[in-house]
Amino acid sequence: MKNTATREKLIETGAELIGQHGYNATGINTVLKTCGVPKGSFYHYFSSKEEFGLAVIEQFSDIYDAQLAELLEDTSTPPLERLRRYFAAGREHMCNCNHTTGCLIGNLGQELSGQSDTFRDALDRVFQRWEQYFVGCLRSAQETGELSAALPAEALASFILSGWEGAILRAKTLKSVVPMEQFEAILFQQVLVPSP
Amino acid sequence: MKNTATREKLIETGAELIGQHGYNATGINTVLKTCGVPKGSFYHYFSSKEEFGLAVIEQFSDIYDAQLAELLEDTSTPPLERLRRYFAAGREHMCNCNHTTGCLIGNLGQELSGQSDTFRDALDRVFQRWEQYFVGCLRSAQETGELSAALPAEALASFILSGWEGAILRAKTLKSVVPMEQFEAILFQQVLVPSP
DNA sequence: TTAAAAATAGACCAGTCAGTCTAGTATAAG
DNA sequence: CTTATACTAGACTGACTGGTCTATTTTTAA
Repeated sequence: MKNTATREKLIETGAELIGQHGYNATGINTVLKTCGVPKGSFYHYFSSKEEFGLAVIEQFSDIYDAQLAELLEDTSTPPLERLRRYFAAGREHMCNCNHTTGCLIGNLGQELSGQSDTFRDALDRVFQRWEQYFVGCLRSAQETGELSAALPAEALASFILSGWEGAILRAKTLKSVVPMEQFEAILFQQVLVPSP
Repeated sequence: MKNTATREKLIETGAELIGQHGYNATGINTVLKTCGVPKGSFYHYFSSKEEFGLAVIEQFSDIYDAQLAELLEDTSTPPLERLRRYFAAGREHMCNCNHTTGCLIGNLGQELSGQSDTFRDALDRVFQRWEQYFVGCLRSAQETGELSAALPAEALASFILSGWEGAILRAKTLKSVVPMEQFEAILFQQVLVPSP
């Protein structure tokens, strides 16, 4: 029998604490105390803290991918409007966490990509998958004519992901979603525009 | 007499190690061993690791401000060309550090702004000063007519800083400056344009 | 020359870290 | 019922953490 409930509880608690305090600042003992799981169970499911961290990333990314698919592939909504909703959801999340957590993948990317190639690879794969969702949505926008086809969708997707992650960082240090709003405003006014 | 040489050596070594591995992952003992300073000296100059971290931020920001002033207020160069040079310098730095360090302030912003309000304030002040350099440069560009006056310079500066910091993050996880190049390309093609 | 202040030196401390180890319990298959 | 496996339980370990403490050396000022 596989009791995945305990494993999932560990990952869920880990995601929350790592999201709030980062990977290095989150001790295994803190995770265990928070969710009331003994250490023996932890090392039964994970061979090391690194493997645990990778599992947290993987689970987070799975959930997030599903949300991205639901928002950005919703064919009942015009493509650029889907993007607007994605940004709105991000701002809402930022407010809900009191501007502290931001984006787990972005946080870990900053903290760990210089520390461990294993983490860097895992995080980069997540980013690249996100970019593909943007690419799909932008291509749709180009097909409907909402968006000029002059700019390659891949380059735009990279631009949007970079800008959005940076805006989240600024929102964290400023404790305000204004940078996220400003990014969105200029993006839609100057970049995501139809052919002239 | 104030022997600032030892203090500066500590800060310099600290900036390097914290830039590479982050604040929490950099131990005081490692800093001391790296630059050959005994612990007694460290706590003679700094009352805690946090005060040390703040000193590292302050010194880094002073140096960086001087570089920004030199690049972005160089009146012998057209304003938008100054920005181009700033981006080029950033890319060069990113290559020199093998895509590991990136931006110290951005790194610490992600890692510490949820952990300590003191750090968050200090880092936010640095970011806001950087934005002011952009504002000045963009205003000059609007005066020369290189840049449309339709968009407020403050909003553009926030947009640029967010986007650039995000591009640095992506460059770190991707181990490539391509995201930085793509950000710059689209920025100059779509956003930093003259009046139509 | 001397006394105070600045700085160096590193042994040491309590607490925490990731990880190990042994023991016990629950569950399933034979 | 028996036995192997999955899982729980937490005491324990050695390394390392930020920080303290006392002693000594160097520098400055009187």
